[in-house]
Amino acid sequence: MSKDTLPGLTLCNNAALRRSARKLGQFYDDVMAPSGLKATQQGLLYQIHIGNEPAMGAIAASLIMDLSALGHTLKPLIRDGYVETFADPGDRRIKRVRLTPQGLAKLEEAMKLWQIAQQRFEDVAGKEQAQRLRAALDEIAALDFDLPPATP
Amino acid sequence: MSKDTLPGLTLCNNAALRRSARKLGQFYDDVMAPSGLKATQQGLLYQIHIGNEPAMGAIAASLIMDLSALGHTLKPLIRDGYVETFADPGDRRIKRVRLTPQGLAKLEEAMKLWQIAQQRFEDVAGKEQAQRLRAALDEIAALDFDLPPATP
DNA sequence: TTCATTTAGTGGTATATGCCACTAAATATG
DNA sequence: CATATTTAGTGGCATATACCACTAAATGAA
Repeated sequence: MSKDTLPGLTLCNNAALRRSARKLGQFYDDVMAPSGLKATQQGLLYQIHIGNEPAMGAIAASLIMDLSALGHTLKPLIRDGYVETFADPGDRRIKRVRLTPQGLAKLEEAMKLWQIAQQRFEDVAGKEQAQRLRAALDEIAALDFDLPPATP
Repeated sequence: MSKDTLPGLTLCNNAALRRSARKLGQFYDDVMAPSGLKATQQGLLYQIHIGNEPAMGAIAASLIMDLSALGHTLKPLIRDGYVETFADPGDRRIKRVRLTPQGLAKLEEAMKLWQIAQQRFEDVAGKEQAQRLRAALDEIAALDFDLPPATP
C-alpha cells in the first residue's frame, strides 16, 4: 500500500466518531463552562437524576461505560458535594448513587446552558439532521459485535 | 421540570456521541489489542504517515484536537520509538513529526487489525449505514458554531 | 454448612484530552 | 533597529476512560 493510495482517515468509523466527539465536546463544554461542569459531568448528573437512586452498575451499563471509569468520574462530583452514594440495604455489594440538593441545583443550572448548546447545535446542523444523527448513534450503541459462537 | 417528564439522555447530541464513541472505541481497541496499540494511537500513526512530516499544529488541526493534547498523546509513541520529532529548519518554532522504521512496521501490523475491526463493523452495521454515519460525523466536524459577530 | 463461583466495586496504572500559563521564535510596527 | 504582537509548542493540572488485580458480598453446589 503506497502512501499515495492510502484511504483518508475519514474512512475509519472509529476515528471519525472520535473526531466529531472532540469537536462537539469542545463546543458543549464551552457553553457549559459558566456552570463549572463539563458536558460529561452534566450528562452524568442527569443520568443519576432520572434514575431511581441507580446502582453504579446500572449507570455504567446505561452509559456504556466501564464500571471503574464511572467510579473515577464520580469522584470529583462527590468531592464537590453534588453526588452521594450509599450501600443498597438489601445487597451490600451494590452502591447506589443520588444527587445532593446542591447537585440538583447545579444540574438545573447546567441544564439551562445545555439547552443553549443543544439549540445552537440543532440550529447549525439542522433539526432533521440532528435527529438522524442521534438515531444512527443509538444504533451503533446497540450493535452487537460478538462473533457468532461456533455451534459445537 | 418533573422527573417524569424529563427527556431521555439520548436527546443530547453530545452524550449520544460520546456513548457511541465509548462503544465503538472499546470494540476497535479490543480488536487492535494484539498490536499493543490503541485505536487512537493507530489513527495518530496513520495521520502522521499520510502527512508529509506534518507539523504538530497541522496534525492537531486535522484531528480537531487540542495542540497540547496532541503533545501528550504523542509521548508514549515517542517513548516506544514509533515516532520522532524534529524542528523545521525554516521556522524553528515548528516541530515536525515522522514515523520511525519501527513505527511504520507497527502501523502496518496495526492496519491489518484495523481492517478486521472496520470490516466487522461494516458487516454488523451495514455498509450503507456506515457510510452515512461517517458522512454525518464529518459534517459535524465541519460545522461552525460561532455566533455571527454583531456587525458594528 | 462449607467451599467454589459469580457479582459489584475499588485502586492502581496508563492513555486521551482539554485549558491555562509560560517560553521561544517569527513577524509586524514605529 | 527595538519593541509589541502573533504563532507554535511545552508543562502542569484536571477530567475522561479503559484494563487489571483485588476484595467483599451474595449465590450455588456438594
